[in-house]
Amino acid sequence: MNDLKTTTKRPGTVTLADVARLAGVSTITASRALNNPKMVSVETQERVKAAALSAGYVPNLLAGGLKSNRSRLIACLSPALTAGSIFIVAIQAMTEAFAEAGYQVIIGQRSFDQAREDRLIDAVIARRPEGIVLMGVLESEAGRHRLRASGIPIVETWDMSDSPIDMLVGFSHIDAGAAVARYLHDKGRKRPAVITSSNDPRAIARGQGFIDAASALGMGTPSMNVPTHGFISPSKMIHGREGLRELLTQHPDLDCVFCATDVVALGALAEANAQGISVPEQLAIIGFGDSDFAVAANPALTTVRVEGVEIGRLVASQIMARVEGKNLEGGAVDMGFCIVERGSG
Amino acid sequence: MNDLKTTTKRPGTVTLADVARLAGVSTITASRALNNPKMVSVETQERVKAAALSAGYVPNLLAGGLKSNRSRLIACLSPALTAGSIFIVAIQAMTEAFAEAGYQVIIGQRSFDQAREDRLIDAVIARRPEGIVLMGVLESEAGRHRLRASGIPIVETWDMSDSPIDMLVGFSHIDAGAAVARYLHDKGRKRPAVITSSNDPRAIARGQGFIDAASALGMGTPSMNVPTHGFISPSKMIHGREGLRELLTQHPDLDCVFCATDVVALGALAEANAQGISVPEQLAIIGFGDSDFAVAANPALTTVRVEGVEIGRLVASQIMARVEGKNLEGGAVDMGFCIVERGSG
DNA sequence: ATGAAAGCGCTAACAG
DNA sequence: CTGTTAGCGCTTTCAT
Repeated sequence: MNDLKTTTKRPGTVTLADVARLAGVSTITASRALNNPKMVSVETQERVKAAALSAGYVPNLLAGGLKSNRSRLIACLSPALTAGSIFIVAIQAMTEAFAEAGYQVIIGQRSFDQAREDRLIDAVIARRPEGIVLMGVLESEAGRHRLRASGIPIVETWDMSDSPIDMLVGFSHIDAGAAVARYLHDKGRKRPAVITSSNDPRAIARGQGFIDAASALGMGTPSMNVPTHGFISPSKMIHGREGLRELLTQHPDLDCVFCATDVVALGALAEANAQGISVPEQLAIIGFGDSDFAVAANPALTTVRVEGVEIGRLVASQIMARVEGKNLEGGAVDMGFCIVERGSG
Repeated sequence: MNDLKTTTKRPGTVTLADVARLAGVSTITASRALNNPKMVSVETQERVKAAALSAGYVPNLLAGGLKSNRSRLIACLSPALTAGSIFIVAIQAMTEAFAEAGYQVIIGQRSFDQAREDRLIDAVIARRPEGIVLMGVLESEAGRHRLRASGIPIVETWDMSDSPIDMLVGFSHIDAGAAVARYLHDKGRKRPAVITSSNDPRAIARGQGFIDAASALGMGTPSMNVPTHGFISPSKMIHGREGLRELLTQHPDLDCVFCATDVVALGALAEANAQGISVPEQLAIIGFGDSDFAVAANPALTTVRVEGVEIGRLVASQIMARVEGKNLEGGAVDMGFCIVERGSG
C-alpha cells in the first residue's frame, strides 16, 4: 500500500480528491483553484485546472451545497404552463438572469388544491433553494407560514397583496380591469361584456374590477365565466371563441368585450370573424398581457401591457440582493400596467 | 453539560437529529420512520412523525441525496420558452409525471452557441440529476461525450437521430414535411410555399422535407426563412404574418403554405385575412404541432399533430424505469405524427 | 425492530 | 499561498 489512499468512493466518479491527487495538492487547494482562483498561485491554479480537465471532473453541487449552505437553486412555483400562459416570458427572463449568476431554477406546478400545494411547498423547501418565486400570491395560510418559517427569500409576483409573505413584485388586477372599463367608456362603448376564467383568481379579479367599474360608469356588464376542465388550462383560445359565441346569443347587442388574456382575445377575434362581426367597428375586443402575438393579430389587439420581462428580471435581482445580505426589508413593488391601443378596440 | 450534545449545526435549522432526540430514538430510526415506515414499529413511527410535525422538520434533500446518490432531480434542457412554444405541453406533462413520483425538474435553457451549451451541460451534471431530458437532439460532440461519460440516463426528444446519446423519443421532421407536401399535392394544390425559422434546426428540417417532396412531386417551392432576432424566439406569430406578406409580393399566385409551427400559421391566417384572401379556397395554410388553439382558429387549422403529452409521459417513464434498473438498452422510439385535416387546407 | 459507526464530496475555520 | 481538521445532514452497512 502506498500513499494513494483508496477512498471507498463510488466507482466511476471522479471527485475533487482525485483531481487534487493528480495535481499533487490538497483537496482544499484544488477547491480553491477551481472556485476561488485568486487565493492560489497561478501555477498551481493551472496544474489543478489541467488535472480537472484531463480527469473529466465535474463538481458535485449537492456536496458543496451541503457544506456551504449555498444550493444555488431557485424554485419557481407556477400554475400549469400552457401555450398561451402569461407567465412564460417572466419565467424565461428570470431563468436567464439566474443562470447568468450561476443559479438554476427548478419548476414546481402550483395547484388549486390546497393540500397538494402545501405538499409542493415542503418538497421545495427540502431542496434548500436560495429563493422561492411564486407566480401569483399564496392563499394557504399553512403554506404561507411554512414559507416564512423557512427563512428563504420569497417573492410573490403578478399580483398585489396586503400582507405579502416577504417580497412582492406585481400589480393590481382589479385596477387593470377597471382601467379597461374606463377606456372603453371613454371610447363611447355602451354594452360591455367580459370573458374570464373560473379558476384563475387573477383573471377573476380583472373581470371583477371591470364589472364594478363598468357598473359605476353606468354600463351594464354581462359577464361570462368560462369553466375549464380540471385545472390544466386556465385560459385557452377556445374559451374566447366559445365564450363570445355564448355571450352573443344572449346579448346580441354587445359592443365590447374584455378578455381574460390575449389568447382568449384571439379566440374572440376568431369568433367575431366567423360571424362576420367587424372589429372594432361593431365590437371592440380587449386582451390582457400584451403577449408577443398581440401585435400580429388582425386587427392587432388592444390589450393591457404588463412588463413580464421586467418582472422576471426584478425578481431575480431582488432575490440575489437578499442572498448577498442586501435588501433585507421585503415589501411590495407595484409594476403597474398600461393599455396599449391597437386596432381591435 | 448534559447528554444533549450541542451539535454545531446552523442555528434555526431543525435536523433529523433534533426530531430523533424529541422522539427519543436514534437518527436512523427517525429516518426510517419517515422514509421507510415499514421497518419501524407503528408506535415509534407515530412518535417520530409527531415529533417531526411539532418541530416543523423539513428534510434536507441535499444531504440525503449526497449519501444515497439519489438526487431526485431531473434536468430538462429546452430552447427558450415562448408563448407559442411547441415544447410546453411535453414539459408540462413530464414535470407532472415526475412530480408524482417524487422527482423535481430543473429547467436549463439550450442555446445555439455551442460553448454556452457545453457550459450548461456541465452545470447540469454538477447537480447529479437522475435523468436528463433534451428537447431536440444534441449536436455538440463534446457535449454528447460528456453526457455519455456522466452515466446519467439521457433522453433526446422531438427529433430522430442515427446515433442517439442514449434513449430517444421523437419523430422525423423531414418525413413530417414530406407528408404535408404529399397531402397538399393530393388536394390538388400546385404552388406551395414554406415559412420556416432560420435558427430552429427542426423547423428547418420540416421545411426541407417539404421542399424536397414538393419538388419530387413536380411542385415548385418558394421557401422563406424568417430570421429571428437573437435566439429568443424561434417562432412567432408575427413571422407568419410578415412571412406570408413577403411571399405574396414575390409569388402572388401561391395556393398553399406550410408553416413551421401553429403560431406561425396563425400569423399567416391573420395576414390572409387582412389581405382578403380566402382560406382555404384561395390559399391553404398548414400548421405544425396541433397546439390546443389550432382548433379555435378561423378557419380551424389543418396541422401536423404530434403527441406532446405522450412524449412527455413516455420520457418520464423511460427515465424512471432506467433509474430502477430496468430498460437498460436505450434506443429510439419513433412517435410518428399525423395530419389533422380541419378547415384551413 | 433498533442502533453505532462511518462517510457521501465538499468547504469553513483555523492554522502555518 | 497552502494544508489540516472537522464537519454539513443524512443514509448505508453491519451489528444487535
